[in-house]
Amino acid sequence: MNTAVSKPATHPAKVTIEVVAKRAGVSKGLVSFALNNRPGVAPETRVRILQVAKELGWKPSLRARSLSTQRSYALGLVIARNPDVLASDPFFPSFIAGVESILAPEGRALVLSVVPDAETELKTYRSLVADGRVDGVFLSDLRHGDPRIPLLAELGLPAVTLGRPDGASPFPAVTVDDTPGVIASVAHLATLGHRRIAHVAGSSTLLHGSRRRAAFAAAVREAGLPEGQTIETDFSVAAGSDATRRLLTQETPPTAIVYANDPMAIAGLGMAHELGVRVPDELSITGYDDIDICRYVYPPLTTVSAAPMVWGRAAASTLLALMENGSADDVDLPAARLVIRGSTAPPRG
Amino acid sequence: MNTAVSKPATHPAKVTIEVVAKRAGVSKGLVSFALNNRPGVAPETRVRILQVAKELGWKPSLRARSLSTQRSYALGLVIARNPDVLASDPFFPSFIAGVESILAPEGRALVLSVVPDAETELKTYRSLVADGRVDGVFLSDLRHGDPRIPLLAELGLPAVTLGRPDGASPFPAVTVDDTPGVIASVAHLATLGHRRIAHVAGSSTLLHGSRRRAAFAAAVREAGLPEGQTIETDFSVAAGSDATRRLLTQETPPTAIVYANDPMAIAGLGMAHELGVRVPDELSITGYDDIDICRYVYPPLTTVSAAPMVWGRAAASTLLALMENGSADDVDLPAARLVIRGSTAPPRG
DNA sequence: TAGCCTGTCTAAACCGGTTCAGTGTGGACC
DNA sequence: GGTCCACACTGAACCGGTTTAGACAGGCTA
Repeated sequence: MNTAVSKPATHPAKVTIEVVAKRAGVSKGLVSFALNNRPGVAPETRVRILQVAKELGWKPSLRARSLSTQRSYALGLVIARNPDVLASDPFFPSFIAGVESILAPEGRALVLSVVPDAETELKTYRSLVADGRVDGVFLSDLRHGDPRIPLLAELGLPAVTLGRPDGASPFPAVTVDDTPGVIASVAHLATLGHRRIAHVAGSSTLLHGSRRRAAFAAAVREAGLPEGQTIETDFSVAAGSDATRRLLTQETPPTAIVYANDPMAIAGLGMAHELGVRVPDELSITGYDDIDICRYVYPPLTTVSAAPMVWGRAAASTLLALMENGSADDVDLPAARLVIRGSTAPPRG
Repeated sequence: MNTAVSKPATHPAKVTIEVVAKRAGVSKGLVSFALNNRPGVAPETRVRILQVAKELGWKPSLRARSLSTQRSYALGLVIARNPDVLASDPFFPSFIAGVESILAPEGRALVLSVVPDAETELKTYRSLVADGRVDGVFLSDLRHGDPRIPLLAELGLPAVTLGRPDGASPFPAVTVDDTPGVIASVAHLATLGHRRIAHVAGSSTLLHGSRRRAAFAAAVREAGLPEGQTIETDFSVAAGSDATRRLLTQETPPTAIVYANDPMAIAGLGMAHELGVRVPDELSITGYDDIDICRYVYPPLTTVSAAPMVWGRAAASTLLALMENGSADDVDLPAARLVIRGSTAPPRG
């Protein structure tokens, strides 16, 4: 008996490179060549193959291609943060939106990992590589002597650092210099007449945390002011609030506070209100990031505007270029700049 | 600086299933069986194979496995939002942290896409499926008659909806009911003595936007109050601020405003300050989400606490169960509950 | 006319797993 | 002692691409 098995009519038989080749009357290999714009295919044959491929609606299987090329066509981002801090930080959503705007048209995907601590973070990089999930990664939140750099170098995984690391690095850096913004904040306050300016800093294990802190100290010296009081935090709003209370309940409190990020500045604003300290009359406040909400608190926040989406785009482009060419140049984006709003004013007589 | 990636100097000969098989003196197939806990392997053989695999440090290649099993061992999340709104919304970072806490131990990855509009969103789902990037997806920000549901059903991609969709859906829903929180907000305000309560709603094209709005209307009726004024927004802080101005500059402004999310409520707080309307003395305010910063603005915000991390965990578990068993039950998480803080008080006599 | 490229194309190996038909062995049963 | 079966295991096909060695035709040179 001849068994005529009827296919389940629903699925129109998967189109593979084999099918395209047969239909175009050539071999698999040639279809592959034509698709990848490789030399050695007669022009009219190439056209015919691509025409057939189009007719059949063939898209090469990413999985099969991955296996033979040993690449995944995806990039990775690992974020090691306390979920609370992460949630109030608007940097990553914007950064990711920027990254996506570059990756999507290239047919690449972004693999995201959010991990609780630095140890898990290293493990995550290891397994991303071991599983071949990604062809390259973004390195954010650089730390002093960042262990991720040697690790990735050892693993041979292309990477781009967000900002310049403090040690040697084989990877291109895409940088938004945050120093000028902090310096401008202090200069702005000094010009207004403030002499006791304090700083609520981020974590000094993070490079940008300590860099902003150093910039603050330098700017205060530069302005010929007495050394500014600095309190280190973990970037969380809770810590920002606490630090503000400590600063304002001293005998001679500062007349201005420079915060290392906007959420802490907003929390500081709240604490000032609570303590009956009027902003900006009795206390001037500056933030960092220029998140959307800064414009709408009262008084609107003077802050430093970075451009995380642009940063994301530049980082993605650089990483793709690195993977394509084996090398890529560092990119220096326009420095973050001060945006003056209502939360800063001359100190009260 | 121009940086090139240097490959790791030592290539310790890649360990494949072939190598393990040879070393253990069995065939590839048997190694595969042993690894996947399939029956038909003698107990001591299984032990020996696993032992050898461990010695050699063999990890099966995800890529090869993907090709033969036609699965990617990754899940997808597509977020269609204006980057500004996304940045100020703390939901996703927390949600993702929750999702990751389930996926990571399972060796699954999360593929994230951030797209600008609903049209691109559908295309993105199509290409995630076409490329076989993911085995399942999370559906957030449900809309009325959401086109993603039939699309994904047609594509045969497993999915989990965050909340119950309004139409028929073949997918399990993981829900945090937001209605009780809104009702509790209104009831709380009514109990305090407010009679003119307004609502700054989110986009009514989003299911949760219109559901919160309906809950608000119902609660106002329930409390025997005159119909509350409602202004629809796009969830952005700018819109929240504008809406607040419109409400407060009327002849008889409301004495309380219920906001559909926290960022808008905080912007509303700012606007009230700007207009010289004291909170909570002259105006009570409630938010929704209980983001970290609520506690630290002044006055601290009365809001509704959802638990996005828990939600993420539940959604991830459900999606994995769905993929494993072919079906999964709906999950109803504890309803979001009202957290009373300083931004609500009896209306000024 | 032979010899040698050059350009086009094919066949087959390869990536590294999974899966399935089938082989061989030993014990239970009759 | 022969039959049957369960179990353990092998070999090869398969997933769907990429890549390489080599076949073949035609034009050019010597």
